[in-house]
Amino acid sequence: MKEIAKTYDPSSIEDKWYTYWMEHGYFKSVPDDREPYTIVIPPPNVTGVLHMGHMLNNTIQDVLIRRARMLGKNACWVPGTDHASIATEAKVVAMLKEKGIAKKDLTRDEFLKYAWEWKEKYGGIILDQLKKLGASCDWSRTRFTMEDDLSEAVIDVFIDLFNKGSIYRGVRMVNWDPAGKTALSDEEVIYKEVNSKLYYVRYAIVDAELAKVLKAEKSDWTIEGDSWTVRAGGKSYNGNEFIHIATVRPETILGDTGVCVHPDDERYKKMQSKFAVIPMVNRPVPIVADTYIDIEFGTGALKITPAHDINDYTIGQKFGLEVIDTINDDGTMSPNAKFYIGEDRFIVRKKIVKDLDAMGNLVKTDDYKNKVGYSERTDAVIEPKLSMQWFLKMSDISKPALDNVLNGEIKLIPEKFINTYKHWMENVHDWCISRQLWWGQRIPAWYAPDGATVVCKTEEEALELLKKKNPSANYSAKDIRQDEDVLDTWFSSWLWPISVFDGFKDPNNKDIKYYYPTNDLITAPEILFFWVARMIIAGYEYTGKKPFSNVYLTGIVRDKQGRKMSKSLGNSPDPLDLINKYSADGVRTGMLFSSPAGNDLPFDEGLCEQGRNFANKIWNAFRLVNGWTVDPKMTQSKESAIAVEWFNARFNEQLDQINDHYSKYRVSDALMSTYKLIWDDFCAWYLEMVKPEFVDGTSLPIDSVTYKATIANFEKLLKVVHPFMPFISEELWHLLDEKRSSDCIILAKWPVLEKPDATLLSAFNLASEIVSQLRNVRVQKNISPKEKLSLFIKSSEKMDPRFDGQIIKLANLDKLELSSDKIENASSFIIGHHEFFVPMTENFDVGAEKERLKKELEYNTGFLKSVQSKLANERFVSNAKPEIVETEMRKKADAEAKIKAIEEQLASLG
RNA sequence: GGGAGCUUAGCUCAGCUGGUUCAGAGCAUCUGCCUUACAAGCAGAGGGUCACUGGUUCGAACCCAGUAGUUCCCA
Repeated sequence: MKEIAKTYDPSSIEDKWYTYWMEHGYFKSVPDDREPYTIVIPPPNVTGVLHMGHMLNNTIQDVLIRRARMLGKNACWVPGTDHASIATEAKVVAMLKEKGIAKKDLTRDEFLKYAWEWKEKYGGIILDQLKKLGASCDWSRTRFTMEDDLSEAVIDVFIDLFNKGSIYRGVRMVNWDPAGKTALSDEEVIYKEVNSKLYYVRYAIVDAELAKVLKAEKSDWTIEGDSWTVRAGGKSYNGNEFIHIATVRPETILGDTGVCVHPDDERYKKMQSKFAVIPMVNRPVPIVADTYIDIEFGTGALKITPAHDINDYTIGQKFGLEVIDTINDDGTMSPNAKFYIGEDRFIVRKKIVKDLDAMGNLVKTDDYKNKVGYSERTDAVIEPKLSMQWFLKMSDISKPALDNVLNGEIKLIPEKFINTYKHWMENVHDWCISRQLWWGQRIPAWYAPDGATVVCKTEEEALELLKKKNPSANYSAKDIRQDEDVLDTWFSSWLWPISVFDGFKDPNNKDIKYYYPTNDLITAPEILFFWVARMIIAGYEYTGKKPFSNVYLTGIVRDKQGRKMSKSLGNSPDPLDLINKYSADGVRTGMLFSSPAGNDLPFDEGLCEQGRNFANKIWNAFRLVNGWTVDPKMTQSKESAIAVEWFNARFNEQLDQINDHYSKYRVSDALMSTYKLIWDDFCAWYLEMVKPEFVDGTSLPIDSVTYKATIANFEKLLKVVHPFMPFISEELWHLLDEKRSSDCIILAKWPVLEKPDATLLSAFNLASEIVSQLRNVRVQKNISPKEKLSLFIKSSEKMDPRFDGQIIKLANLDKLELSSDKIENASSFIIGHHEFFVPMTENFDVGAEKERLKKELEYNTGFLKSVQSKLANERFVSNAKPEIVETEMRKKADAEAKIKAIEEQLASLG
């Protein structure tokens, strides 16, 4: 026996075993004849560092992978990262700026060189951090969404979808990020409620004739009171008719090309054939009528700016209104605005309000709450903007993805996400897949000077195809140009489950055939549409099969105030600090203690502490067992034998439970069952039962049968806890048997379930209840645990005697006897049909005992009453199922017996 | 504005087809213990009108309707 530290110190142990597992290739998977179990990692983004969300997510993946490995499956967890177009490009631009280099001064190739350098330097950080957590990924399979093979797959898919007619290019209203200067998909826009102002502005109303003049001539307006005067074409006109509009974006007024009212709105009926004049630019625009308008909202008259609002765009199209784009790519006013050119849209908002007020057009200003879209990546306010982009038509391609989730072929866990998924898939919008960036796969489209477009893989092909299109134009390579834009990062990651196995490059290769469809995908609900839905779409489109069978959606890790943990809020603890403080095992269990699928996890460091304490508990259980000396000549006592037998039954009962939790992906319940099995059943009960006694300062020896059984039990527990706590379980696995070297727990077989002996379990339950009651008596009567007590049992039913010896040991009794009579001067308690008496040698407080019994009597009479009234109800007896009635009868009999016993007891106390 | 979910002990959550494993677990709290594995521990205890209101039923935390609060998704 060697000296073992009193407190578990994980610091050297964790790195030691991780290195050992890696060196021996235990995480590696190659196809063989075993059943595969596959997970592809949700690729973290190369700009990222490990945050609490990753910790949770990857812990769950590792738990599932490790258990699958122990179940004898060929477990394969494929790691990797994605290139994160916008985020990475922003990082690289910032880095270059620090060096004094502006992106616009670089060529595309020069920029990409810097970007790759950056990626090589920082892109792997997050994967290294996962190793600290214990993640058992097959690192030899690490992929990156922008590596050559995966990029080629992206390009091929683009070309294929284009050829199938699913990809088109068109001018659409997109979410424009003026800071990132790129279009975003709908999913990358975050709507936040903000305090804005609603500005009421009035536009002068003119008739068609005057409108014609105003269109042709410069005009000069003055507004006084409620009337207006205009000079145009050398003439003067006046009137007093206005239409009032309400807007939160007055800077867009310069791009207004219409005003819309409800056709039934009496206030505006007579204006419907007339024109409104946009102030400052003095543009007469038609007043149109459409039922889209909400009469109640604002003034009931809506200004129409087709270039800068999606709804306005739709109305504009319907009525053939002009489109005037007044905002530049960077969010400043364009020359089309005619005023404030080059100034930022938010500064202009303030200025134009002032100017409109000075001219007499501003009526009033109200406070107003509305939702504004922000860029997920740059946090800039999204500018709806018309631009030429590439789109993927989603309606047809997404059908199988919807059907196969609804029919259960792919399961979402928890199921509540099916509703959300269905709603999204049924209202799916076309996917804007082009981004005005350089970091990413460049769109394989080529343009000829005459505007002809072809989509193909190389410049040579493009030239060929363009020549074919227009044989008379003798194009050379320098006449044609490739599209400047790259594809959305999700357009890479939607192929991930296929492309990581080279399913595009080589569709019949061994890996893809063996590992695909993968088993489980573990991810956050926030990317259900971004990513999960699209992977399912791509899976069916390109393999005809689902990409995975189960999608486990984790919760979001929040701080105590319920805020999502994020870098920008600075409310997230550094996971590596946590690991240093509480060990990887501790943090893993801490994360899982309170994280049922799909429920948010209000993170509490206390949970990691609980995890660390659990590791220490296991460690000390080992210290105890390790300190025993075995006497080979000693025979096993009856008491130890029954303890071993019981633990075996209990273990199997709990293993059944744990397996069941896993099968339902109730990972935190599986952990809790494991926790209680080890802490309560093994440490608190089993070890106490078999522990040799201490006599004269030394521990007595233990017999070899019990010892071996205890080691075997310990090993089974280590296996069960291994997926949660890989490091300490591996360490103890080797300490328990030092001959083991390459025989590691990571490869050990998950325990096989045996049918537990139910009678033994219930006998133990009674015994443990008796022990608890006896401890309770000690506390109540202030009797030291060292003082021996006697126990007498009066019972109308035979009591299973198998645990008598253990009751004596655990409750420190000198006597356990059956008695046909009540015992005088004794503390008593009742369990089932058994009455128990503990004689008090001194200071027996009759009054207190009577008080206690009276309370118990009161409770039981009340209980009996409720049962009786139930049974007295004729409708209950005739309607309820017979077995229910039967249990009620039994309850009645039990209660009556109990009451009788208490009454007798009270009587005997006088 | 449209849709979905949630509300059970101080906190985080279980609670399957309505009925003795129906009011549970872990943590936290309180009380007593440094009892030779563990104070990162041991023993014990307290704590809830199952959001509210009504309905269905012999019987409701569970089914139905409404109300309130809350979260998420979509626009």
